[in-house]
Amino acid sequence: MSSFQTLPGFREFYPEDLARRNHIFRRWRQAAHAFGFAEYDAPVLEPLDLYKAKSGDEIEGQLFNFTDKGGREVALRPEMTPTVCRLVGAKASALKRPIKWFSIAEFYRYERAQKGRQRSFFQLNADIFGESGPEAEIELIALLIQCLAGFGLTKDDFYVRLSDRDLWFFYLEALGFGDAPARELLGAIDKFEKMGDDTFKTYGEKHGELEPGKKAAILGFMKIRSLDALEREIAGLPQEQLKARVADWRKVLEGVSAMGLGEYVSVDLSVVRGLAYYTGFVFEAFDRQGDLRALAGGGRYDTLVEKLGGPALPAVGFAIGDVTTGLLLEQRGVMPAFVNAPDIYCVIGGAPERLAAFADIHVLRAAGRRVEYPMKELAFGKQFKAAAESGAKLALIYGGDELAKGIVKIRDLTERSEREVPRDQVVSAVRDFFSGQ
RNA sequence: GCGGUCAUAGCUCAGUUGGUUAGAGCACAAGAUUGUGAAUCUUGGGGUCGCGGGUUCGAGUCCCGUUGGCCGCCCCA
Repeated sequence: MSSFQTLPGFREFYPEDLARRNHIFRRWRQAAHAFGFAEYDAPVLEPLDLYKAKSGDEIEGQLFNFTDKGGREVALRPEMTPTVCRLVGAKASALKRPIKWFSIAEFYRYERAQKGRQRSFFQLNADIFGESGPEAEIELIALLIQCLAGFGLTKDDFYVRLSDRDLWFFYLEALGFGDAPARELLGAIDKFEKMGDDTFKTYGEKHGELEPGKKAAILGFMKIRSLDALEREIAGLPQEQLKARVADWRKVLEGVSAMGLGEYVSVDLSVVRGLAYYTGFVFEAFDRQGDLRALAGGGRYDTLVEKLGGPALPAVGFAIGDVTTGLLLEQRGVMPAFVNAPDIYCVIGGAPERLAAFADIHVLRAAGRRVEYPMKELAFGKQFKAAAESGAKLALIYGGDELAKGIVKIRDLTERSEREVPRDQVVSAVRDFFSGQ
């Protein structure tokens, strides 16, 4: 056992693990491409201030940060959003709208690892810039669903909870709350699912006890699970803004329903999402059984590009992580078994036969066939066993008898049948075999 | 940062009130087997019992510490 251990929360990817990871990335990338998103990448190491500007000084405790040899305060990226805001902000005037971008990248957070959470993890980030209407939300929610449905998961496996910070602010305003108490309440609402009634304690200490009538109204608003119920709830309220928001809600829900995804999305105003830079719709994906952490999360952040030094540019985005997604795929049995099988295994007699085989092996490999052969001289019996175990479809047999006759035996390892072909026709015979598959 | 729990071969685990040189299955490798398939048999490599200290004539086993894994709390962009 090595005395050098991996750092806590970091994973090593042996071939089998990497095959699983690549499978996840491949499906994500397929989905993003199908939706017309362009892929980008950016530095892993960023100035520390980039994250402080977005999230405040207290973020430093959760970062892998240090001073580099040039005296710069730097951090391994904990998320993509500030970076992509900078990229887009710098070239905003030259980019065709809407800007639809995605990336698959590794992130680092200095937190205690637990189920579904590591210190290093991968995320797909997808964002739309330059579109202020709910059409962007429709596109991203549909993409998020496809990023999970692409594995064969269905509406019985996961769902997306949709909420709206603007709607909450307008509603709380209608109940008579000012801006600061409203923000405090959103924090409390976010934690209600976990903490229950205690979550309003801090609010009570800061802004005075919550009136029972208002509290009941807030709890009732959180329990709304349909657009109809939402419309009934706000019908008597005077705020025009509320009605405009509900019109946007109708657009989003009609849009995803028209795509056939209605059953994946549920109205759920108990979702608020932690940090305060979200400005409108927010959404999170969860497994239906509810025993995993969130699969994905996102929302609208219309002020962030400008806050980070760019032009005013509306934006919506989400991120989906590899750790929880992988757990869900394993749990539902939709993670394929990855067999690392060659197309062809060569059975080779001795030294002269090996050189003859090499000629064909390289031609086949150059044509893209995956070909393997034993590195050392092995008894024929062993070689046939190895050929069968390798998972190859074909075996090419280069024995002394065959070469003396100017032929090579091609064995179909599935059918267990053999035929002889002249040596100069091996490559075309192999091509014919695989084109017929 | 806090709490619970665990740590013996690559993997899954056994290991008696503390007692000889720490075991099994699987996996890996070699042979039986120099011309045809996942079998069988034989053999082999592989361990600082996570690490450090203590108690003891003697510690994988008991005690303390520490590191790491898992689970949870805080946090979750």
